[in-house]
Amino acid sequence: MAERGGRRCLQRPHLRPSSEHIGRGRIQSAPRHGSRELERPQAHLVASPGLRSDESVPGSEGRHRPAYRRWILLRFRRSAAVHTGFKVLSAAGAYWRGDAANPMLQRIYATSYFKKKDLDEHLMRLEEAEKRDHRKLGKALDLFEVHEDAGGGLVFWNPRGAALRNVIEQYWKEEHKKRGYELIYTPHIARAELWQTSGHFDYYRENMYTMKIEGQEFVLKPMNCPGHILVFKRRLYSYRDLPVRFAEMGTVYRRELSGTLHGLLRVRGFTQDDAHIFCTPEQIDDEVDKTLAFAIHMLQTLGFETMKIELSVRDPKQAGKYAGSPEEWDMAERALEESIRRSGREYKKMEGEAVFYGPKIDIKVIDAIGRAWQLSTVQFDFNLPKRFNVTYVAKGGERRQVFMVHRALLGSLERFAGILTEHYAGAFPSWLAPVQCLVLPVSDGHISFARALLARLAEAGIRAEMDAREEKIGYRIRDAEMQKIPYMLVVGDREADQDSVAVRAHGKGDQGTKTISDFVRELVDEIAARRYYMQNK
RNA sequence: GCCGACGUAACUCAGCUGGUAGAGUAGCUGAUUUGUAAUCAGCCUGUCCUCGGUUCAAAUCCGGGCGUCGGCUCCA
Repeated sequence: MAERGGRRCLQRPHLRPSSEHIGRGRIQSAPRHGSRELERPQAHLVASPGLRSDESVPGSEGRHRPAYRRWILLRFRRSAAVHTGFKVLSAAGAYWRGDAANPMLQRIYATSYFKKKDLDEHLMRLEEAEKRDHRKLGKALDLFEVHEDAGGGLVFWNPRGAALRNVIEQYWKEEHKKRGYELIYTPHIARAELWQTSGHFDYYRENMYTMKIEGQEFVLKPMNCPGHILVFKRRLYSYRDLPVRFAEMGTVYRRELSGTLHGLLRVRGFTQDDAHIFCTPEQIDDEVDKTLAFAIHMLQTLGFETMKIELSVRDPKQAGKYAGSPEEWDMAERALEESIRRSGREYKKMEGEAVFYGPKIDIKVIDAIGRAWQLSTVQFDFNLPKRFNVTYVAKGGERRQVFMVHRALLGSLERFAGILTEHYAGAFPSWLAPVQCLVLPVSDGHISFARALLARLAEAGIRAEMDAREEKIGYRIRDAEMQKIPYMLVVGDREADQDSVAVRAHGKGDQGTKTISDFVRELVDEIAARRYYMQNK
């Protein structure tokens, strides 16, 4: 068996919309896939005119192959003959046959449809995706950014982005405590020995930041698992104590290739909403059920209605490459599959897609414009418990190895915030919005009333601000609309007289006047219920 | 990391084939006291990413670096 060490504790979830979906300006290659959530282009064209027509394709020495370029022209002619809507989208380098060892060709991305109208629709979708780009919105709404001075892939959360993150973290912690998780913190650096034990130091080294201090080597953690294992091993647990569930918003650092960095979606430092469950074999069914239900609940609350579930299992043809015994794998795969069945949800079984240390369930959500993003992952690990000798005392008094499950629900906070921003196009539901209410005094004379209102809102736990600039109300409303603040409260003479507010909801316009106490009560309810204020937008 | 494009004011961007820079927004000042998506006027802002080369002269041309973007690869 090829020992590969703890190559990945918790795999990074998918970073971009999966290839079959239409991403931002990203049209995938040939129409290999069937129809998906979105209407598909009638044909996609990928041409790589990197070679002259009299050259043969690299790597094909000895076998005569038609010139690549000719192939393209053929394909082009065939498709252009029947398609009226045709547009070249972009050009980029691509490795021949997708292998970095091969030479790079130029690839031209284009798309075409039978009807011009369909092409226009498709282009509109691309435009819509661009408008939602979290990098643009992140800047426009002052949420987060990446500073050139600090380096690529390192995220700065500005006050408003931090407010959003805070809400998510608070909610997350609350839910975890409710479900029997214990919250822990583990350090960001640790001695290289720890990572040698876990196997990462040998097999994941090129992705780790290391440093030497007083002759000792340290590693900036690329994962949280070894830390959680140390916490578990600080004492002896009996089977009566299990399951033990440790959760941590664990910030990790990984050396990703510079060319792969992408806004918040692919970064070098990120915070996983990580947890590890240590349990007995008898408990795995229950634990998987709970974890799956937990993940689905949290994703739905955060606004993702539809999701796809994937179950990754062993490749039966390569039984030797896996850590853990066949019996353990049988038990884990069965537990995962039956748990999904019990949930009544559809799933796709991916044979051979399991990582070497254990089978897993991945959950992808579909966002507001139909793109799929992988968020949650639930993975068994048969490798680390062995390497660290993680055991508990069983009924008969003997030591037995624990079953260990890694899981992340949101993946990483950075990436999740990016996806959430795109999903809501920056118009977050009131419970998540960094600023929930903006108070707008009609003129200077109403500022003191507005201040008192602000105080009442703050007292009710509402994140509210005031815009008392000497600008016309229309100007300030426009500003607030562009900032996508859920509620704007206009206060002038009428409101001051009646202790009321004129409510305007983002994207919905004037909602009429309410007494302050009614408004506060309704908004507090809405926030507590984590309701969308814009269900169908 | 690889292929390609790009890097100009706080932001978004213009600046053709070389003659040391401009618009809108933001900011500041003044006037306006405003009732549901932009009130008016004035003012300020630059290592044109960086280092080097070509040239009488470089934001502009060439090369190295850094960064960003689109892909590839990676994440699997």
